[in-house]
Amino acid sequence: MTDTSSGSGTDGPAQAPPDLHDRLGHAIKRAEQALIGEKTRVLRTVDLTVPQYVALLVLQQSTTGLSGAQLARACMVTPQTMTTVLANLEHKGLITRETSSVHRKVLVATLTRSGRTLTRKADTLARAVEQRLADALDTTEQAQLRHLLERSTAALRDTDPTPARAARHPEEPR
Amino acid sequence: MTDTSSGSGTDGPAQAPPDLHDRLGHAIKRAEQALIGEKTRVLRTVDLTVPQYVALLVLQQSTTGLSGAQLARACMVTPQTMTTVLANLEHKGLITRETSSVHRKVLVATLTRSGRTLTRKADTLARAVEQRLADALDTTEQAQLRHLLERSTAALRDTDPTPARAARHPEEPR
DNA sequence: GGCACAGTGTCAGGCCACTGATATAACGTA
DNA sequence: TACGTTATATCAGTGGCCTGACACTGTGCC
Repeated sequence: MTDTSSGSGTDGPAQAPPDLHDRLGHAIKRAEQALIGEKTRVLRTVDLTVPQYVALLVLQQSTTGLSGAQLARACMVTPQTMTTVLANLEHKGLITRETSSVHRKVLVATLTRSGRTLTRKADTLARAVEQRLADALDTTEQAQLRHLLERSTAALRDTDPTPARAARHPEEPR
Repeated sequence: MTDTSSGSGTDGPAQAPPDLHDRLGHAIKRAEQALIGEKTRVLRTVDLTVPQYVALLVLQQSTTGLSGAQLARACMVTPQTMTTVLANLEHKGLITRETSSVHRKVLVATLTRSGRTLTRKADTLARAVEQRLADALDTTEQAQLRHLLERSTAALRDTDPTPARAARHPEEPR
């Protein structure tokens, strides 16, 4: 598979994979896919999906508990998506949700005892994957990669013709 | 709330939780998310999803048409996923599927006339997004980024304890 | 008081992606 | 011929993610 050494020696865009493998975005996609694939694989041993793990991790780093909307912003997904993730976590007994004392509409999620334990175990597994990535590059290269990725992200976001992005990620109520 | 009062003088985004934004994998994830988000946005103007566009693009680059399994491998998804994508494309009249002359079980997908037209239009839009990414980096940086990403991808894949990956992506029959 | 507005939570519908299981077609070999 | 293997296609189920729509709470403004 991936017959990258397609015939002619010129490194230019020959014609075998004319347009797909030479696009920079494709390299990003493959790296992300490899990363999420590995995390999915190791997290399956503790019966967690990646989004579930991320939500638990954010919750663990909060002392007071978080609302669904706050979690959605932290995990960079829509509130509707977070609703389903939280429903699955609650069904497993890893979190509880109680109405806020200041906001009768708001449901504050907090980790249960077993949720806290499982989160620590899952984080160990996920960190190991992240470590494999870090081990492949020295510190200079890591900084370089991070810098290039951040500039790429900014380039894709900044040419935003519609200022509607604020609506999708409203700021904290404060 | 986000005021973690992290008084440390680091100029980084102070509101970041201690363990999430400093992971290298998170930078990859955000770049991929920005990329796919932009592509999704521009492709919506031609009523296509990103996976649909990718399948069409691969099909366009093939002269003879491709089977569902071949498309699945090229797009790096499972055959089951490709089945649903192809069903949606066929329903829109962008492709046709006919039983292969050499393999009565195989359904060969080919672009229709309108499918070919729409693919060209969609590719123009998608290329523009990719171009914004390329414009943000000079050629040296592009090569650097690609190289670092490829090494990252390899690092995540190579420590594969089970040689079962071959089963998920069997080689071409040829 | 009445009313718009922002923030929150949820349902409905649709697409994508995976695992697991089933059915069929062609090819190999005994 | 019978059998197993390989490759294919598809169904069923789960989960995540999105858009669109709706309902409710709280605040501020008139």
